Amino acid sequence: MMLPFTRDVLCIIKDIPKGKVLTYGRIAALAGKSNGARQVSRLLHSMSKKYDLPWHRVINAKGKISLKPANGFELQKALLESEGICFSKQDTVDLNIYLWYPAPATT
DNA sequence: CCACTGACTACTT
DNA sequence: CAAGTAGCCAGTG
Repeated sequence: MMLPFTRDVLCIIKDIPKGKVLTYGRIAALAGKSNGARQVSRLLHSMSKKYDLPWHRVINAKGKISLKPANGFELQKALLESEGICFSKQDTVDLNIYLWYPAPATT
């Protein structure tokens, strides 16, 4: 099995509610890695195709899609729009609105 | 196990 | 604002 970090990342991604997005850095931080954004990207690549991860809900820190237009860019954008997320003219989403904040531990 | 690869991020120029 | 540099670390072959 993979490291706890990896499983946490996968779990977090799968926990992202519809209509919300999460940045690589945010996910990594939630998984315990303040700078594990790159690992998140790797996990999305490696795991999303093996697991059913809503990879389209993961974007970069600037609220933009990291994929190239020749890649899954349009697909991801379409998926996000279908969830109610609107893009700016710069193809950016308003993280102040769509950035998801994980459910706090109701202790 | 080693080396390479990356859907990143923050800082600097 | 745009492009370049350094740090970071796990999956894959």
